[in-house]
Amino acid sequence: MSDELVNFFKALADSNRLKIVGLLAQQPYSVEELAALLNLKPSTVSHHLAKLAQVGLVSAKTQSYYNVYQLDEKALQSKSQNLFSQQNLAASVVDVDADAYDNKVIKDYVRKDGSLKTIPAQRKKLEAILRYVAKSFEANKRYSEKKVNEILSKYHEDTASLRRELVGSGLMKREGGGGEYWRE
Amino acid sequence: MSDELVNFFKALADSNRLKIVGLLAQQPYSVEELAALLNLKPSTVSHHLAKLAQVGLVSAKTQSYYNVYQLDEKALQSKSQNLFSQQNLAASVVDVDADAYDNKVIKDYVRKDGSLKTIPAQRKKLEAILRYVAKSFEANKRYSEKKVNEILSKYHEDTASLRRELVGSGLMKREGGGGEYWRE
DNA sequence: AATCTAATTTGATAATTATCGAATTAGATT
DNA sequence: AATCTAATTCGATAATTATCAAATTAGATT
Repeated sequence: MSDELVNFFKALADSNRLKIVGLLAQQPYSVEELAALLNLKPSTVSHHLAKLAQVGLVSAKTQSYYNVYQLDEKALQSKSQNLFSQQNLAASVVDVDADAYDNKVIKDYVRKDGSLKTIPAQRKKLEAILRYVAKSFEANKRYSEKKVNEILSKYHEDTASLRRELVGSGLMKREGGGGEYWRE
Repeated sequence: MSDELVNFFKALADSNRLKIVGLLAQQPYSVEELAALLNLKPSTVSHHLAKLAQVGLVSAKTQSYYNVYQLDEKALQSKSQNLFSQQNLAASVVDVDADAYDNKVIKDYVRKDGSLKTIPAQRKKLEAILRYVAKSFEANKRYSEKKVNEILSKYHEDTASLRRELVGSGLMKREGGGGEYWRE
């Protein structure tokens, strides 16, 4: 999971820190100067600068008494270029459970014995249930309509609806005239 | 002042909202689905989506029961392009008081009668004080060294140091051999 | 070496905000 | 028309974080 991206946005999600970036884009400043310009205490500015430094946007050089901070314009440009690249978008999603929605629907509609309380009326939920039901059919194996109904009857008495929706949703195929069904 | 930029960053400065953006980059989702995928309550997701919508990153279409949200990829790209443009950087700084630092230094070093407590040892503060002192000289008018000392004596007894620093910092000029000074 | 000075760190407080549950709303289905 | 359903809004709470004051640190000047 990419904390890096969130931290980058968090670093800039503060009005005073944005002002600091704007000021440092003009010229380097010491902590004390920034504090005076922003009407903040040096300790507060130090805290803000630490957050900006943490994501590599600014860095400090000591000059005599002062700690002079400067903007790393290269980092700023390069980071801003691919903020929303495929990589970053994909990375933000990497730890979400893709099956969470189906599992929730299954949990809501399936009894402990595996049968369905009802057949969902809502499209999205029906599809989740169909994906669940379809797992009872071995991939690429041919089933007679009678056998299909037998299997579906474990889930719900309205086997005709289930069968029709399975085919309609594309989860199962039916041979044109004959009564053969299969899952690909 | 540009709240817009801060709000944009704030909208993305949250791990769950970044995940929402990542998910919507793949396909549109309803609030309910997002809630299940992120393991959050619908009301929380609704709140997040409102923030994203506020900055124009997502929008909703109602489909039957559902409110299906989609990512506005155009807005995403266009906004991310000039996040750190000159305009935005300048805008973030527009309401900072450019004289605040000098004013603070002056407040620290100048007595109510206008005289200096001391001449600052620190470079940056000395320069602020010199800018303050230099205002006592009319621009482009010529002053004899004696007159310069007389004016500077209102600030500090060490008129020689003040005079030397004023010239050294470039705030005042001196004619080569003669004793004439002026401010440009 | 002794003294200054700016910066940082630490601890406390106030403000912001993410999250949830309950109540309400808007729309679709029956 | 009556009933469902998902979404939103509202109110409350917990978690985060911006800010400051005080104490400490690191470095430079004398």
